[in-house]
Amino acid sequence: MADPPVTLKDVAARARVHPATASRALNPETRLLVREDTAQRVLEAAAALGYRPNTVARSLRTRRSHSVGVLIPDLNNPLFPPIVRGIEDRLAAAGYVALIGNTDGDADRERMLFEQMRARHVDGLVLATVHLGDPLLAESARADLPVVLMNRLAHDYSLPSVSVDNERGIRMAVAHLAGLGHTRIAHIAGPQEVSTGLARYRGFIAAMEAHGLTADPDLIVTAKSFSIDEGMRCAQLLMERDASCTAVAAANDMLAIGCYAALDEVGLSCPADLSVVGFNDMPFIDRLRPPLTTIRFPHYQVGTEAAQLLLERIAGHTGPVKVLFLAPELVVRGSTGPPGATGTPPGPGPGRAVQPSGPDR
Amino acid sequence: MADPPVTLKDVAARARVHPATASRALNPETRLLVREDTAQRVLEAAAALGYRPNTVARSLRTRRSHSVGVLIPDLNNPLFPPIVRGIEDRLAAAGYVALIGNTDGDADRERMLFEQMRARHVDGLVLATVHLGDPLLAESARADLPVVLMNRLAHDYSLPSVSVDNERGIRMAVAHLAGLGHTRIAHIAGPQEVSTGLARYRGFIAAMEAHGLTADPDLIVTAKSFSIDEGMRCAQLLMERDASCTAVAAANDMLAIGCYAALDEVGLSCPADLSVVGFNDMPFIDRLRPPLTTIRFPHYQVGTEAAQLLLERIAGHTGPVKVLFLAPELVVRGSTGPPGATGTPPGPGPGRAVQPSGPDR
DNA sequence: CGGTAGCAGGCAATCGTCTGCATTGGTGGA
DNA sequence: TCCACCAATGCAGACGATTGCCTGCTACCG
Repeated sequence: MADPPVTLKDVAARARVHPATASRALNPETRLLVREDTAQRVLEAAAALGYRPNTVARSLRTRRSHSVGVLIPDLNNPLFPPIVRGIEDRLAAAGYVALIGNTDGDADRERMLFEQMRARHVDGLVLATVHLGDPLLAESARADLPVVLMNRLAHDYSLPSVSVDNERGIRMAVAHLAGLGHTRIAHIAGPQEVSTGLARYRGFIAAMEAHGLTADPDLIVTAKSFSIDEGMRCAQLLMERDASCTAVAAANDMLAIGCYAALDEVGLSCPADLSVVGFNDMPFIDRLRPPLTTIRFPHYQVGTEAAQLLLERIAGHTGPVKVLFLAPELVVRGSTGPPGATGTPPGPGPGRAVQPSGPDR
Repeated sequence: MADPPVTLKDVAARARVHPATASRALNPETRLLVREDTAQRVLEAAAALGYRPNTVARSLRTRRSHSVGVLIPDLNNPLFPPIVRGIEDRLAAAGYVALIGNTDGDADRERMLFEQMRARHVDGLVLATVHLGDPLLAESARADLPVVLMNRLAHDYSLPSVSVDNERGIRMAVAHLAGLGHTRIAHIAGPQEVSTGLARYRGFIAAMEAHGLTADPDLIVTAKSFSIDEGMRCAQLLMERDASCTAVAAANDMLAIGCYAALDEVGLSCPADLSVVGFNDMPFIDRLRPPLTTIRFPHYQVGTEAAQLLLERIAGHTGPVKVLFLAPELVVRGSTGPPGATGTPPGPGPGRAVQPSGPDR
């Protein structure tokens, strides 16, 4: 029952031209090589027959698959869907598609997916998973495969990348807490092998110093991964060590959720007993109780920009490597308040907290 | 700098055989046509050269792209990432990849993505977006393109599908509420053009009758989409109409979140003033306050099963069409309680509520 | 009127792999 | 001894589109 697929030859026959001419007429790049009326004739024939170019054959000849690989840790992490959509939408506009690969933070899986992508002849890669000094980078370079990094920086290779200004973001978080009157501020750091974790840790130290506060080593715990479980573990560790901190700046929202869970378990409440700031402003994070104060950055745009950068490299732009930093933004919600404000649960809604100008109350 | 890609011809030359022989030796299906030692020689040559078959050329010849299209409403809806991962993982195990398309519920976008998928010669489609009587189904059938439906049923075509038993799920929700003593139970229905919305609505009516309760038309509102905004609108409508209901069974979790928002706005609390039940058990829904009581089904497995069904059709299995229903499960959390239990905020944590045997308290 | 520039379009090779058919060499049976 | 047959491999033609090169043809200039 399946209609035999209509090929370029069929179109050419109907328009009474050679397939080569039909090809040129159909391709916007080469249309001008063909007389206007001939081109029209071909276009009409194509439309009449419902011609759809065979992308596979085209790819074989042009060595362009019009597809790119996207390696992320896990699609289930709510941070990624908006980014992926950004990538897909920008790519689609250029006639490209994305092949998504989830590494689950496993280097073996990452390598396997990388091989698979290469076998499928992707025209480029967006990597959100590389750790510092990842061998994949060298391999991509050797294969002349364009690569763009997302939320990661590579120190040993100079590669295009898109990420948020992590230092600045965490500085905003610390400034917010210090402004509320907190002095004993803890940090739940992310894994230090990924640039995100490292940059936020460094930013935290710098921000504390800038505010004349001491970054007590006892108040810094490092998570093994950006997960709720790890956030909970670290928060518990903090509470066991010494209860003297009144606020926590977590390296991301997942870790912050872990804090919530740890507080719940011992019957403490946020922000009365402990203020918590996250990082990322994940979707739905504003639906928690209390809604999380966090650092927002434009997820979708990270995706579109990464795709844009990659498309430029694929198109052969050889200019200087672009390293893009997107500006973070502090979103004040209900999870932060002045220290020791027991019994003052904040109302719902994303009311913007006022920066107290002095030590009022 | 790019190494010239190694082709089958290179491998053949190194193994001193004809490319055809090399091809046969490399393909498990045809290996037995080649003498054992020759095959070994080819395999070694391939390994030594780091040969990677060109999937594009293979596809052109065999007319199999080893890729399938997946059309979903929106990757940002947290329901889908786990499902998509299920699909991807199962496909990957069979050497296939998924091309994801987000329709945003827009029929034009859906059609465009469908065309794009066809142009890329996907071997099959997983559709989570079709509405009743979607023309895409007829078109796929005409093109001999295998299709599997997800969370949807088509009444006019008999197609393989995977979905949750919606009627049974909503019945469990109603039974739970009735068991707590609720009699005035409202329903925020989903869009009736999609089978999910329709099935849950019907299930609600049937369940109410089965419990000897009246499904008051005043207590049924239909949302235009499965979104938070619509959930909020519908909940407000319910409260405006008549405050006599003590519980709401929402057609999905997004609508339930909308209820939460509506309650917040007028200062009512859940479950003291209103019990709410959702449907889907989306990721992170257990982190809300109160944690949402909802109907769970195995998202990831929906994905793997759908992929499995599709792979079977692609492989040419022509047996009877399989329609798979996965069993739902009631997850009792903090958003439901006995009617009129004002002043008894439930503690945190996913404690399993006890079914009261009689009207205690 | 001859020469040439330049446009339109045809020809054929190519991308890398698969596969139906032909060819080779060896074996067993009559 | 000859023939038929089988196993193992070579041969060559697709698959469908792109593109460098070449051929006609027209038109313009001197």
